[in-house]
Amino acid sequence: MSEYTPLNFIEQIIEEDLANGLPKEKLRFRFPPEPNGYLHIGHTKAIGISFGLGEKYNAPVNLRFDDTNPAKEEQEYVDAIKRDIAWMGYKWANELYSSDYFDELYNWALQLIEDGKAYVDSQTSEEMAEQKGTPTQVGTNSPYRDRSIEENLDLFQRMKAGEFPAGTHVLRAKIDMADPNMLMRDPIMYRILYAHHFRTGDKWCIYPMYDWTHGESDYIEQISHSLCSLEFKPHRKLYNWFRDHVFMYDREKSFNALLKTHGVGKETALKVISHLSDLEIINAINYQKIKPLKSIRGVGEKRAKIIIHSSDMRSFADDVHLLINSNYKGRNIRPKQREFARLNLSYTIMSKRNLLRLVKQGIVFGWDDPRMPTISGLRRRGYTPSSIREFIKKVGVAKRENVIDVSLLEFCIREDLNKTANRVMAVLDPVKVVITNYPEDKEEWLQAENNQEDDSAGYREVPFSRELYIEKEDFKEEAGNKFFRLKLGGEVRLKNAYIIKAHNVVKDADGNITEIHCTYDTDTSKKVKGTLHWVSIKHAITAEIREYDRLFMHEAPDSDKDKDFIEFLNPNSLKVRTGYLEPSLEDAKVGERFQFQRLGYFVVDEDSTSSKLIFNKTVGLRDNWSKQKPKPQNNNSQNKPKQPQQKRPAISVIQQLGKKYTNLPAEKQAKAKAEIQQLATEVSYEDLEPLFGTAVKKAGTRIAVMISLKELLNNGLERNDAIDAFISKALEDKNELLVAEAQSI
RNA sequence: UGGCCUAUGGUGUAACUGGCAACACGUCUGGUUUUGGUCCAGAAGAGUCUAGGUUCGAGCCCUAGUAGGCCAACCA
Repeated sequence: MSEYTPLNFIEQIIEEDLANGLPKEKLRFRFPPEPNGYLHIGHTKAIGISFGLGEKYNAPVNLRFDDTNPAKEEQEYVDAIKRDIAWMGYKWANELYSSDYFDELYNWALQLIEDGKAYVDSQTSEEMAEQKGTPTQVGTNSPYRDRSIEENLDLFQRMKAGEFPAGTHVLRAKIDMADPNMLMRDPIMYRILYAHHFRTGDKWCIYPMYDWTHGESDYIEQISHSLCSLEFKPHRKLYNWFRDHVFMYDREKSFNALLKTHGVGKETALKVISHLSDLEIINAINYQKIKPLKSIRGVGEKRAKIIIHSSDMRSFADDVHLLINSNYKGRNIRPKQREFARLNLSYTIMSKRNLLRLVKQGIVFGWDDPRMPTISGLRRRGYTPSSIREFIKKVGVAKRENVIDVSLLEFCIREDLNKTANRVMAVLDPVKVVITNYPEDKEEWLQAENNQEDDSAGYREVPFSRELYIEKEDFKEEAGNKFFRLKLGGEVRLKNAYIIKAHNVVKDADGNITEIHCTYDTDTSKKVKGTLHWVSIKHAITAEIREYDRLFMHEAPDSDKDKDFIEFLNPNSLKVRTGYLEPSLEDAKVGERFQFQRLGYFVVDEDSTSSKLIFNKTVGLRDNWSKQKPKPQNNNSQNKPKQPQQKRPAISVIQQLGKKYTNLPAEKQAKAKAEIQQLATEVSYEDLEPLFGTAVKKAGTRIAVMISLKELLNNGLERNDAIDAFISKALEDKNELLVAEAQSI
């Protein structure tokens, strides 16, 4: 027995389908972005699910651009999306575009019209909206709903030919204006749009809508499982409606041939074409192979034989054989749409529209601004692909709305970088230290370990001299002994160097410390509590350091309907300063990541030039020290306004406690009992009496009631018949705890 | 005057399909440490939204509630 690993609900569905006869080779997935913006952290979940499934089952994953709205889509976005997915380390099987299917879609639309399942409507969008009804109110039929097939065909062809101005006609599916699902109320399939499409140019002036395009693209590509986010759940009904019609048009030849075969009913025929492509059916006929047909559940050996020897199937096979090499498709996969909850990250926005606003209004410097939740932003911020993939893995897949705390993302990047980033020393907020007993012209190059987590990382040398910088924060003239850093009269270790002791300070006219005078000791074996990072002033190089804080100060910036998310912007989301770095950083390359010791992880930004280094702070180190300090309200997730939890009535809490009472270990039972006694003081007899009738088997609840009753009696409640009956009944109970409580009254 | 989806520690997911509620993040102790990092050891924290029911046994099944989300673009 192999060890059981829990599957998420999508994997469970796939395993089930596999168990029910779906061949593993037919598994196929897709990621379908609309090229109207950049990918963000929310998309990484969708990417991770579909591409992850592809990796898990060794199945192809198509990258399909859903480009049916020429007004919003651009090549730039296509390029960015490809770049980001590739950077994440995923490989798509095919790069595809919905627009490649416009012809096939158009032909199916014609078939739908001929079938009486679609019609041209010629009303304004307002009129149609009105007829559509509301979620609680059924719609009414369009006056154009019963146009003749000929008229519909004519109109639709002329729509395509560009004979009508935009907005004058649409093609609608004829379904049901009274369906409780609004999407089924004669949804629009095509609209007229005279816009230049970035791929098809001006070839088309009618464009298919999402619902009509997406599922059919899945079908064309033979996607077995089409995974999307929860808000598409209501679309599933329509998705299936379109899909099943198209499927029948596509397969009517084989379906009809099967139907003609004596002894094969509609149900069996459907089963056969759903399991086997036409090519597979033809092969079974031609080579008299019974197995593929027999293995279909519900077909059986007898029917399989009948089918194989059917003359109608024979002629179907002959008939279609000639077409196989042209464009005749024998698709048998009817894609399945399944929905999962999208990813939400606290303190960030995820809507492409709003992200676009940040870019357009110049609030950030671009889609790849390191404060942006875009993949390109995270990349520039210094996040690694593996950290993001790990994050997605930890987040899981389910169907309930969720908000992931940013701290999880931060954990993932720290975990990754801790193992891989070389350590260096950089001082970002300097104060000067003078080692008074160190010769003025002396300098030493001391050995420093690059990464204690990685033995292969090796060593480098850092220069030491009489004048150094340390962080201002690392010195206090006076401090308690919980302060491990440098203070007057105190000793501290300089990382990779000596132990120093502070003696006195020099201050400017305003009382600011300008120099700390220390002496050093070459005995480094001593035990001292603190270790500081430092740089030699003489040798230090400077760099621009860009430190980022969250972009928004609100936990869910775009959730407030009355306030614009822009109002919640954090004015201090970017802080730029000059840092003093050890000289080994001189030739750091763009994209190289380091740990500035005791500070955090930093990456060389692409704005760097040969004369100017620029670092982005990816994330700080975990910091237990700052927790000690009474932090000045640092918009911490801790101080989020707790929901004003409405207080539950005491009696209902007692019931809840009682429900589990008998299962609790003795210690917790005592605790629960005390709690019940406490709560009983808030309970009136009127609350309690109805519970006397609690089912005999609910011993726990009755015990809780008994405990409460005792409290009430102790507080002066008069005994009555109902109480006596309840107690005497309890005395005869099987449950000893209940009997004991009853006896104690 | 509707339809669909969801409900498990602070957060996110599990619980192998009915068998003592587990894992990760976060929080708190303690230890190691030339990073108040890492690492190691440990702790607290939910009895599974409520009420009924089925069952020897329910987080899981049934019924009724409650709460939250989604659905009325010629967007995707």
